[in-house]
Amino acid sequence: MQLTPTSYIVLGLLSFGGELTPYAMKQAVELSIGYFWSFPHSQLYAEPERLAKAGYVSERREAEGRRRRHYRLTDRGHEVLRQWREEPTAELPELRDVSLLKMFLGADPAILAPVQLRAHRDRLARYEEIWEAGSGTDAPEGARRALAAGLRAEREWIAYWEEVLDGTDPGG
Amino acid sequence: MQLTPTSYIVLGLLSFGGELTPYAMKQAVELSIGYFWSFPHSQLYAEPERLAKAGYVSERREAEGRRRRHYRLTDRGHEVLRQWREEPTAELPELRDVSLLKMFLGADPAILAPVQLRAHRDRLARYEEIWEAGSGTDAPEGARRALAAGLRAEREWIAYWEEVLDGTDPGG
DNA sequence: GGGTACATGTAATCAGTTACATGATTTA
DNA sequence: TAAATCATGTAACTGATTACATGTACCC
Repeated sequence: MQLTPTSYIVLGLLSFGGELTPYAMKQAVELSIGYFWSFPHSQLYAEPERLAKAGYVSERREAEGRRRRHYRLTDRGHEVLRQWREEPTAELPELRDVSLLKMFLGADPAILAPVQLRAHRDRLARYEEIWEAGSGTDAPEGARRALAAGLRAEREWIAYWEEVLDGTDPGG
Repeated sequence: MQLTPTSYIVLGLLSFGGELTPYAMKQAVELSIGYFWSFPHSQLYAEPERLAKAGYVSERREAEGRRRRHYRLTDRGHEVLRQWREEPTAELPELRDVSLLKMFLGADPAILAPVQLRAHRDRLARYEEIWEAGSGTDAPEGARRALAAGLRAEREWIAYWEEVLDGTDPGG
């Protein structure tokens, strides 16, 4: 079995949470990872099952009522997670921006920019709220640093689309 | 049939190129779109086939030798491409950065940052070369603007990882 | 004339997405 | 108590990735 980023997200959440149901993972993702790496919640039902089959997590199913499944890291699971975390990667992210794609393929930037500006400004505002709310608390370092990257990225996109809009050469 | 970004990439390339083989598309992607939106070349064989079935492109196959397939936009193809290009989107890109994910899930930033810095600096250098090479030429506006976004993003990532590395609070 | 890189494609698999579905809880 | 929303999941599909495969041209 090939472990994907989704796999490590599940393993990582379990390393924090002890024992989690898919629904609990879904909530955790929505509040954090989902901002920079999203996927449908159905993955959080399928992926732990695969991981269980491969021995990286164990499953406990409620005998009554909802019969929810609870997952927990096995030793092997801890081990692969640790290894993955310790290994740096030279892999670079891609922009994968639909508006950029449209522009590349000939769309009029003056039509794209205002809509993108609006959306990026909204998201920036949300990130700033979260940042404020997390200040002074004991939120995990990693989460805070990831949010910082999000803040930077949003500010940068706003500056970019502003320049595209008013015709300044956005490169150089 | 649902048209995906990959579909529009094919349609868009054909709108520039007139008539193209999958291999020609592959080369075009590698030199441009691939920098910010990549996918395996096998898609460039599968996708035009789907588009042909749906009537957005026409196929002409060589009778002899390599029997290559050549694709060309139909009127319907032109039409959907035009509509997609004219419609702005509020959809926002995600960072989807593996290193960020590792950091979020507990990795040591001091281990991640140097490797990422190296990779981002290399890529920035390449983008700067391309930017220079394209200066003063009649390269399409859209491509140039997309490259500008790439330059900005690389510079931003470099600043980010530098700050993560020397312990400056990277947000705020 | 043997290797190596480019050119060109196909097949199989699977992760990820979309769509659907139902029970429980809150709210108006 | 009706309606909405949250909680919790399953099933089917398919786009995307991985792996494989062969032909052609160039170069040492």
